Amino acid sequence: MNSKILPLEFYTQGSVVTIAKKLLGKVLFSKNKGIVTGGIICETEAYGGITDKACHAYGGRYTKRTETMYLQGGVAYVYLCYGMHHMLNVVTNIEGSPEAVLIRALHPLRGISPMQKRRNGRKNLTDGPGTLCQALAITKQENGLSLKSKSLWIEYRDYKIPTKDILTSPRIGIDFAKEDALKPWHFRIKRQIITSLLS
DNA sequence: TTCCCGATTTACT
DNA sequence: GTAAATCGGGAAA
Repeated sequence: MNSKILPLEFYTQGSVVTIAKKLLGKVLFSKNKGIVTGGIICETEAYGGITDKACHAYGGRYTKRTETMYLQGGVAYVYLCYGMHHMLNVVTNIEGSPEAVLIRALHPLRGISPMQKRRNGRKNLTDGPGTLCQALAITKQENGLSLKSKSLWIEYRDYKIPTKDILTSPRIGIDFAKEDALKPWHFRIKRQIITSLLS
């Protein structure tokens, strides 16, 4: 199957919502200590810059943590949540526009065994934003890293996920964002479609 | 410097 | 279904 690394233009063209949907079906890889792990992106969420109350950069907030989101699209924004879980985001848009897509779930493809080890033998390897970061060994070390680097990258394949196979719903765990919590910016691939991608 | 709380996961009642 | 784990960011003082 044909497979190539996504060009950086992918991350700077179109709205963050559009890019969040286009990332579905792409394949995320990480390389840590020589071990390559990765999987198909199945679930994403868009975080839309300074007007989105759920976004860390809401209101133009610019701090040590959020400065990564202000970089040009095509880098990783990784931060620690609840003091124990890392969250991986893909920064989008041009420099100065703080938008990002949270990667919430993958379908494991490569490096199953090391991922199982990192997950301490648990059955769920890559379902959940904190979970997949643990499986792929992604930490704040990767914050600001290019998505075309040797240790972190995203590939596209010769298929495309049609709109009818994308489920849309409100984002998760952001009740604090009030009315913005209702925005349907959570996207995921229909379960049965994923298995057909593997054939 | 203090204090509150989070884009979650897991174990347990 | 509920609660604990755990710590750094961000706002206020």
